[in-house]
Amino acid sequence: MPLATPKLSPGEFEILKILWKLETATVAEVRADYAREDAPAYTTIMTLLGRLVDKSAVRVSKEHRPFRYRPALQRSTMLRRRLDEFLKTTYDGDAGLLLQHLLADAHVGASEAANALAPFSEEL
Amino acid sequence: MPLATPKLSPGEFEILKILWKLETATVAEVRADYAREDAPAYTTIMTLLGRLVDKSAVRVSKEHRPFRYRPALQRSTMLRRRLDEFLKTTYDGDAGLLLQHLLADAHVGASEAANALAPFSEEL
DNA sequence: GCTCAATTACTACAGTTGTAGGAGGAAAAT
DNA sequence: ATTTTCCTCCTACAACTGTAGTAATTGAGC
Repeated sequence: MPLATPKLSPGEFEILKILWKLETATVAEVRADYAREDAPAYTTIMTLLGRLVDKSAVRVSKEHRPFRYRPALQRSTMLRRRLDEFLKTTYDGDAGLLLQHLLADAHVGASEAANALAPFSEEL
Repeated sequence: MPLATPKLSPGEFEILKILWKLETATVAEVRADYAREDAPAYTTIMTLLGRLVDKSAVRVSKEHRPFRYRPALQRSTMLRRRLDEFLKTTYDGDAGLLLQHLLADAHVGASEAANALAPFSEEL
């Protein structure tokens, strides 16, 4: 297989989220995006970025000096894969139950639900 | 706070799933529930069970000799908490997007969706 | 060219996780 | 009672994670 979903640690994923937001960034830029308080050390970010590159989740351009990092996958793609994984592992594939919980626990409001369901209206 | 959601590793969660299924079980029984092939060593299961107990996710009764283990939380409770966590970390709380992906990727069929949505029919 | 500040590379280290072996105690069979 | 077997306890260890320090390098300004 090409490259399944690189399995990322929470810390790595956090960095990737910032990269999606900034589209492309240097270590310093990633760091600056942390909520002022809890920003990890510069080198810590470097370490994580390095690991992300190793896992092919991020690509780096070394042409200019402060290297620039960018995500290797679209956010949507990654989210879907993670959802897939989550559904399989935690819910044993029972999407219906997940849906129930999602709606029942008011994570999603009625209007949001209706909106998301719109494309399916004919089927229902 | 009392005890948030004990953060479980994948391996630990796997064991817990078996316990929910069997309701209560000994190490040997847990082990027997694995698909014949990939059952971990007896002591490996013990280790995981021990860690689950440490994390208060499982309770053990040492009254009779082969100790009996049982989940400390209901499956539903745990699933909801994990969903919550997943939603927050991976989807940044955007339940609408999660819902979209769930429906769009055909994880849920139209009928299942309708079923889950039934309780909300008046709101929609 | 030399020096300094920014940036990167390498190293470290403790905690968690997956995996399991070996020692020792208890219960069952003889 | 003694042996055998089951079960539990303790220990181990490599890989992965979070976190970051130190060393080396490089581009910029003097």
